[in-house]
Amino acid sequence: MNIETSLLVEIFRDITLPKEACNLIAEKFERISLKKGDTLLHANEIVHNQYYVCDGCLRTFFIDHSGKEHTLQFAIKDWWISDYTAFFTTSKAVMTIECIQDATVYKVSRTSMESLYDEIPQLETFFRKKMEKAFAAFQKRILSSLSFTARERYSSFINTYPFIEQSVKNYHIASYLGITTESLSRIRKEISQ
Amino acid sequence: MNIETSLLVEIFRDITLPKEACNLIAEKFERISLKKGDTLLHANEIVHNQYYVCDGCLRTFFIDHSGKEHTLQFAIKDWWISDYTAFFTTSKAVMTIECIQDATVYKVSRTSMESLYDEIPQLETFFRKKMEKAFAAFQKRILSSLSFTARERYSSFINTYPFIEQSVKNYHIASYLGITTESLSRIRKEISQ
DNA sequence: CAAAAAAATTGATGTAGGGTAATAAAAAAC
DNA sequence: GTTTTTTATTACCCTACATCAATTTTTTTG
Repeated sequence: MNIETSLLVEIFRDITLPKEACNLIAEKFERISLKKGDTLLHANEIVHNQYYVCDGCLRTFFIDHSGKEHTLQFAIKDWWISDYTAFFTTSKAVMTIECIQDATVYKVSRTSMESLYDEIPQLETFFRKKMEKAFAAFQKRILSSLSFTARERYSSFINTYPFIEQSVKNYHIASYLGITTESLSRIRKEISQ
Repeated sequence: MNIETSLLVEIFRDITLPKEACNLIAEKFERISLKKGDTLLHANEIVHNQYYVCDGCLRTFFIDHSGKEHTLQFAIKDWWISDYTAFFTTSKAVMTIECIQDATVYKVSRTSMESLYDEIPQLETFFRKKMEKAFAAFQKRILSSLSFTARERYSSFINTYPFIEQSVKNYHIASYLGITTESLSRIRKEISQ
């Protein structure tokens, strides 16, 4: 068994899994330990897996044609992370997943997911609901990039994700907000006064 | 029956539905005809429904504190539209859905969806996959807003959605790209030269 | 705890795109 | 088909944020 039942119960606490379901799931998960700075997924690799974050902090980022990094998302305890666009179609990653605080994650492949969906319909519902929340968060982010100033986006970020703010560098936050680290610094100064 | 089987077959052409499933679905759908300018959903209303666009063109937009409109998405033939963030939790819309070209849509409620998911598991898979695509599109849009200039976003938009470009006004496109109609005009001039 | 490296701040200046207003072109209404 | 309304363009000036270049602060390493 690759993951303890107690952890599975925690991951899927929104649904009640029969014991056999737990066993089915357990054998599909694999534990990975990561050090700060490790790369869990490189851009251009085929994406076979998604990861459940047990502890630590990771981020997915995109490197544009000029070499600049843009953070799409952070993930801390109890979040799932992958390059989902590529994961859903088992195609090449456009993003990189980097560990920014020593982390423990559990890996599960798309193939495993599909077979688990077949065998445990509750699981498909579980992930559909996760998906709905992630979709809503992305919608909110798009609207916020359309209608908020950099300062408003920063305030909204630290209010929405106070725990993430503590785990990441300012330049990570800047690259998430779509501004430079210098601009973020000026915004922080303004707010503190 | 509120929707013809032939149309259902078209909507769900990715999956093969048994006849009884078709009947179950058919009775949950309701046809709505819309004129240009009609509002299908007002901000602040509880969102009970999503809509399948049969023909015509609609958009969802958000009005910010200064009264400016920001287009989240357009929908043409064979797209689904709603304020999904609110739809998923049956809560209040933050956005408005407006018809921008005379349209025919089919309405289906969240409650109907949930009961259909129970009765027709293929349907949950169908919508999960739709969801995955929509999620990927949103991800692409966020990365594009982080890393592209207004001009690049415009080029990318007209390449990705040539059919939408034909159905909407330039100021709709501007509000989707996050720029003013004046800036879009300048960009168009630049490109045409 | 001293030295080196990484991260954050500050200042000076540049620029993409915004705001306002006037005009032109296209579409709708009569 | 002429008038009215809506949409798009252009010109001028402005602002939020970027870029570049030091400098300071914080963190890491030996």
